[in-house]
Amino acid sequence: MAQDSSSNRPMPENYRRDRTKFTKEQLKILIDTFNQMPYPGYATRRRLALEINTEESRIHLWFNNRRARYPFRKREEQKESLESSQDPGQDHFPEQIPSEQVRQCRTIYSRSQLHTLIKAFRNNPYPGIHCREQLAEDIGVPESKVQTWFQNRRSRLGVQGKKKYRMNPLDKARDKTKKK
DNA sequence: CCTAATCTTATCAGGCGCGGCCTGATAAGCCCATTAGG
Repeated sequence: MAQDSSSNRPMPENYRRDRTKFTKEQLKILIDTFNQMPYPGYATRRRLALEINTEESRIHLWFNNRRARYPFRKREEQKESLESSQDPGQDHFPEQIPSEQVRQCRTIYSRSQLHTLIKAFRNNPYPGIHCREQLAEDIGVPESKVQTWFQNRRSRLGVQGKKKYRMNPLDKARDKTKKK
């Protein structure tokens, strides 16, 4: 409040991805899974995604947010309880099957893919959802990979200026044109 | 208001090639990150 929310709010639509709306049934499955397994590996997330007909990246995000909001019990506590009552063969979570793929395969970007990404990054280190999707299509990888790539890149290049979350996209555009 | 989407930062881990670097993937966020859409 007391913000200039009324003055300039053309607010470029689609800067953010459209908000996902999970159905009751989907939520039930997600919550049930979470209660048994708050840290599902990649294979499990994919299976879940298929089961409730959504994308793996949405599942991944949902679990991240859920863990942040419902800190069930921390890993340390899990570890401690494991050590004190040595439970043979029982890992943290029952369904963390060793043979299952836990991490997503590391993406190996080709030279040309990297070239495209770097060029886009120079142009705008904070691409909106449409831009990321276009990039993803151009280089033939999922959008979530593009997002991860930008996050890592910003972090490692120490992109400054957005300490407090991102700035208004309009300001960003203005900033860009001013600079050159 | 609730919560999905986004962000930064720190850390794990695969690939390359043989010690340690580069970088993609993952998790936390602390008086429990911030922002914003329905």
